[in-house]
Amino acid sequence: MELSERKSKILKALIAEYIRTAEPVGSKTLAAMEDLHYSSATIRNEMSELEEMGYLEKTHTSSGRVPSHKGYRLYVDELMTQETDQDASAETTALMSLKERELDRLIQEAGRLISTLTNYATVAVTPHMTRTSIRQFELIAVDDTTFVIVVVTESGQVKNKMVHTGAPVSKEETELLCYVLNQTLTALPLEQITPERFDIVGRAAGVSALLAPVAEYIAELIRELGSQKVFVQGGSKLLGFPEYHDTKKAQKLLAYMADDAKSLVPTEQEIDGVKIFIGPENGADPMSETSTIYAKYDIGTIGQGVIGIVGPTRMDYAALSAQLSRFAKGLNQLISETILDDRDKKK
Amino acid sequence: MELSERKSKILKALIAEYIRTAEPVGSKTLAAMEDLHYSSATIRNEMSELEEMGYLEKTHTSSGRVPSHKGYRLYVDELMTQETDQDASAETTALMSLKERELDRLIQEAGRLISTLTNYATVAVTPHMTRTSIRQFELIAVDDTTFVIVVVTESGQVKNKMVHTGAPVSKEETELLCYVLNQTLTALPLEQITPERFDIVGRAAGVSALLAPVAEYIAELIRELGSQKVFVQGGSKLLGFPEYHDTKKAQKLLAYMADDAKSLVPTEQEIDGVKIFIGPENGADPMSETSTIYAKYDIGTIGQGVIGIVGPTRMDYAALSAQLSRFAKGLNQLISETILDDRDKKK
DNA sequence: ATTTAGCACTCGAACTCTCTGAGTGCTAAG
DNA sequence: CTTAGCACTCAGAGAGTTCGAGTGCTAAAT
Repeated sequence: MELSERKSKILKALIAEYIRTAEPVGSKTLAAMEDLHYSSATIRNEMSELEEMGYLEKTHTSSGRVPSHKGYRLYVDELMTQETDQDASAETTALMSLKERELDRLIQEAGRLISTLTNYATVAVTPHMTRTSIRQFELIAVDDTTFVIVVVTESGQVKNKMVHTGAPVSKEETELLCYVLNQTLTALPLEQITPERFDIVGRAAGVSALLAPVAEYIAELIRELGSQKVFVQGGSKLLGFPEYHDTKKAQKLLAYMADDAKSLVPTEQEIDGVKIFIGPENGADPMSETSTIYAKYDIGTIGQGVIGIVGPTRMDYAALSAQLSRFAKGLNQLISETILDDRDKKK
Repeated sequence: MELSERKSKILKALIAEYIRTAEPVGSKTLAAMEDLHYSSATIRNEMSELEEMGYLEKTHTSSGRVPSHKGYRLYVDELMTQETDQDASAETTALMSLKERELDRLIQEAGRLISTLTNYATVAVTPHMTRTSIRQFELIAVDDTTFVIVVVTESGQVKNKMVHTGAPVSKEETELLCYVLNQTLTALPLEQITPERFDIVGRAAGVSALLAPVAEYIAELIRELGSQKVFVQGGSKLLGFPEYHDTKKAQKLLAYMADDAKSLVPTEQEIDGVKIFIGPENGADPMSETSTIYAKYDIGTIGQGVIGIVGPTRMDYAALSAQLSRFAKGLNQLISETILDDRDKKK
């Protein structure tokens, strides 16, 4: 059922006011507003109906009203004035400071940045990299039992590890193994790099003492590329909001964010543009009084990550979602400039 | 002036009790204790003198006493019963889960671990690596304008970066540059790798398009090796203590720890075994009601890092310092086994 | 000379009581 | 349908009270 225009107006004004003050809003306050030229009594009647419909709640029998989760949902979906997506000046200037970093660190720093920018807590998830493949292997001999394995991925990440072999490995063996690895495993989707493939490698290159550690590392690497890391930043910011003055609640929330951040963040498929979760929509119990705003960012065409803001349900959804979306766009650009290879860049 | 034996006993019992309960301790409570067979009146007199000497404080005119910072200091220095350094079972089992990681991550995870183990917040600092040098360079061509620089340090860390050159670089140029780099810059103390050295490299290898990005990266790398990273873990744990139920104080502390962790941690030279800082001894104002316990860990003979526990001044110094010291020892061993090259291992 | 018992005194914490005022719901007039 | 008016509700602030843990002092006991 659609709301009358007046009801919408009242609801919108009430939510905006509550977001500003964190105090229950009464009929008089609303009646005094610019756009609402009705008496407090009229507004009371409307509010009473809005409450029946489930958009508002009372904290106790005789006090102003507070938006319910359903009310916030409606506000976010239909009522709130979308801020125009311009003036990204603050964000872009800030983003400049992120230049020249490894992907994981970059994402972590980006989270920290948006946290200081918005004064909310943030979660940042590194991208799911399943669609990438390995571009190149290199084996570097440090001494005859110490080697560094270097793997360059199609997504432009370089990973390495130092390994020790039980027995010395000759230069020829090393080079052969490296050649075979490059021949057999590059340009393959990661899920096709299985133990069986390594049997093939072993047959082609001869089973040197290097093969086992290399296979082990590559398996670990694939696991790492497939898994996503979550960084939480600015948790202490939440303590500044009156809704978290109850230390117990705050602790539960912060502990949850620190330990189970992974289950909190939606997968990138769930997000289209900017996605907002209000209170219980976040799923977990410690988050039931908390809202989150998520946006996606791209790693070229290979993968996508998620970055989000966490705060009380009373948050400035309009401003924050606009800000986050701008930020994510800036991040996209930054990544394509600094991390990715030229091939993925648009000329 | 020395304290009488009875005074010591009383002070020690009071502090232990206060650590347990977080409530001011009165004379009756102490009189009821096993070792203190004096009447409450006697104990009151003694307490009154201890207060005059500055070891105790009253929260208000008529309430039990609370240890002052000076009191804690005395407790830590002389009174507390050192826990025996055995039964490292919990720690060592836990440490097993850390195997096989890059140094930075390992330290970070170690911090997280000791935080869950102790239920306090922790700070962990990666080691100062000035005494290391570069063992080997490698330049890997991905395509004719894309290269990966790999640097292996004497301390067993492998660092890399992908760079793009403006102009194509031939295979011969690349190999020559790599050779010259290995000839001129390896085994040198890091501070001797200056821009002037790179002029020499340039003259020997010819100024290819690769030289500039390589020089830039190496400069960055040296900066990175010289600088220390600080990881804070388990900040939310602090909210569980009654002394941080005041959200404002808690927020200040957490924000300080998140942002200025670096200035908080003492340098490794200041620490000998385990070092305890009580309240204002930490320097910073937000930390004036907080105590910290630090221990050192070694990266072979090359460098040392610091790991520490952060909590209210009322913390179980005896148990925690023993636990931390055990943990640091375990960490030493783990590092020598997994990160370092065999050369640094003791056979 | 200590130690202890006894007692008056202090003062925060907790509890009750009251008052206030913002806000509501209802009714009746506009 | 809107609005003015009014009785009603109830959380929160403030004042007053009680309670009890704890102190400091004094005088008796050891």
